[in-house]
Amino acid sequence: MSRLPEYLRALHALADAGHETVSSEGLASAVGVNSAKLRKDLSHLGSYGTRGVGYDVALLIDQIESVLGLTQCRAVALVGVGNLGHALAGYDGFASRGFQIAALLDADPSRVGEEIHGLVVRHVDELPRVVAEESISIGVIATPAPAAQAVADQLVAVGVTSILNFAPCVLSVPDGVDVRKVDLAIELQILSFHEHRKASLIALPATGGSALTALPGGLATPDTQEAIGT
Amino acid sequence: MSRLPEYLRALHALADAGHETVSSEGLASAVGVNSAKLRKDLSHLGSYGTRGVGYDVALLIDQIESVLGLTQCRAVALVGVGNLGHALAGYDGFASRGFQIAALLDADPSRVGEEIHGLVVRHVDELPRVVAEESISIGVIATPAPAAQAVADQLVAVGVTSILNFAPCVLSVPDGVDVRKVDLAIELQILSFHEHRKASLIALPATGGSALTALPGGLATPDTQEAIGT
DNA sequence: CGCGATTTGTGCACCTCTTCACAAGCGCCT
DNA sequence: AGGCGCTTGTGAAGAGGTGCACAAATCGCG
Ligand SMILES: NC(=O)c1ccc[n+]([C@@H]2O[C@H](COP(=O)([O-])OP(=O)(O)OC[C@H]3O[C@@H](n4cnc5c(N)ncnc54)[C@H](O)[C@@H]3O)[C@@H](O)[C@H]2O)c1
Ligand SMILES: NC(=O)c1ccc[n+]([C@@H]2O[C@H](COP(=O)([O-])OP(=O)(O)OC[C@H]3O[C@@H](n4cnc5c(N)ncnc54)[C@H](O)[C@@H]3O)[C@@H](O)[C@H]2O)c1
Repeated sequence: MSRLPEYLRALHALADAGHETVSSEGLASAVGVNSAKLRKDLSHLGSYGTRGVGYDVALLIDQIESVLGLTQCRAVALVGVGNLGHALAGYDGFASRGFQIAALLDADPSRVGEEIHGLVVRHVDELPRVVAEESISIGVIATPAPAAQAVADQLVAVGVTSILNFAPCVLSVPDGVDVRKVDLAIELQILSFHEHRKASLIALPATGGSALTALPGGLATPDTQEAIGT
Repeated sequence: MSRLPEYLRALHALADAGHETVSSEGLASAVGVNSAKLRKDLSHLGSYGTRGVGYDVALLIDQIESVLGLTQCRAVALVGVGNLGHALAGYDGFASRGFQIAALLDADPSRVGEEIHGLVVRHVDELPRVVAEESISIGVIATPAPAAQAVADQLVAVGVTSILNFAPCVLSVPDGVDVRKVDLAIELQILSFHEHRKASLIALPATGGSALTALPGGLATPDTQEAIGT
């Protein structure tokens, strides 16, 4: 499940706070999910809880990290060291969660050779050698959208089977390759939609607004952290 | 639906390419979804397609933008102008999709006054005035995690009801306030999970691996762009 | 040693979302 | 004008996720 990383983060926070065990209720409220859902999720990994007590925080962390394959530190290659790439290269939140940015690549010759946070930017044509040398397991694309598909093809060609894409476009990759995308404009548009809906509901409480704002069940937008009330 | 922004992006691309109409099949393949799903989504906005022909691209763009509340350009306030904040402030992909970064705010006095892409960084204490002056409708949090909750509270206090959070933590906000979060480490961990699973399946094709790697139905992780094969 | 309080693990019902399949509608060609 | 092919819109079936409610299990305490 895609919720495991969130549980993991909450568990680390609890461990730092000194807790040895957590109840499903406690962990669930920390993550913001239903406790039954959390128990069902955890039960899929095996029975690592103790009835009457709760879950051992340290043990659960180990188990989840084992499931997620975080027992080994994974090396990621970042392609496209522009505006966003610089920020990502300097982000310390990766290393602390089991990921190491092992290579920076760019196509712009004027950027190649630049040193960023201890890493030297290399040319994207060196991808085959870099992937082999650093045993890269994940590729991150932070190039402009028109270049993203070509970069993805290059990554796939050298054996990378997991890609995180920041460019606002859909990538087509062969079966067996996993792509996740992060599109900030989409996030903002979803917020805009809810904002628009809230405004309509206030403005037209009687009429109910247009067909668009009165969609069935209130238009569930998953992944949202907190649903809007009423 | 949270898919509308993706349709919108594909439609803009089609419009730029000179297409006047699209079939549900064509648009669906461009976005990477089932055509029946797309038709059902669009039918919820009303009947804007012509049988035997398809959908009018320009009309559909207008309709979706209207639903998403993008007819007006929305002003967003960015709080936390650090590593990530700088990248976001310089991102031109917001303006082109109906959003204008109208204010930059930070708590660090040494950052206040700095000019970034034509905007001057102001102190976070000026939030009430800034929100009123610029009629902010969305707040973006790019501060370290420990400060995120306080910033969220401040945003809510001055009437912001939509928040995009980049800090790796859960925010608690009152009902009626919408929070979406972007956590890159979670994205990487989900990729790591699939990577781990692929490796296990190759290494242990007979035994089927541990209970973790053999979860029912193959552990759906929604939001993924392309499922892994077999 | 037994009992009650507490918490996990799970069967079950519900509900949403997805996908198939097809009738209805539209335009084009003859 | 009529038929034919193509595409939309939608009913129905299927799948999957969610939450309730409760039995099973464990600990602490008398
Ligand atoms: N800046 C942001 O905050 C932000 C936010 C969300 C999404 N994005 C997206 O992330 C991507 C990058 O944004 P940015 O602001 O960093 O752009 P940018 O123009 O600043 O940087 C792009 C970099 O990619 C490099 N590049 C171009 N083609 C390449 C290729 N074929 N191979 C390797 N490198 C190549 C360029 O040399 C440049 O250094 C864009 O798709 C953008 O839409 C950016
Ligand atoms: N840098 C990245 O690529 C990246 C990627 C993913 C997530 N994030 C997350 O985004 C957040 C910011 O990351 P960063 O690398 O930009 O950190 P940073 O330390 O470079 O910047 C944080 C900024 O927030 C400001 N700030 C601190 N407290 C504040 C407050 N109470 N009010 C207003 N401003 C305040 C600081 O002055 C600083 O300028 C972090 O939570 C980080 O985990 C960053």
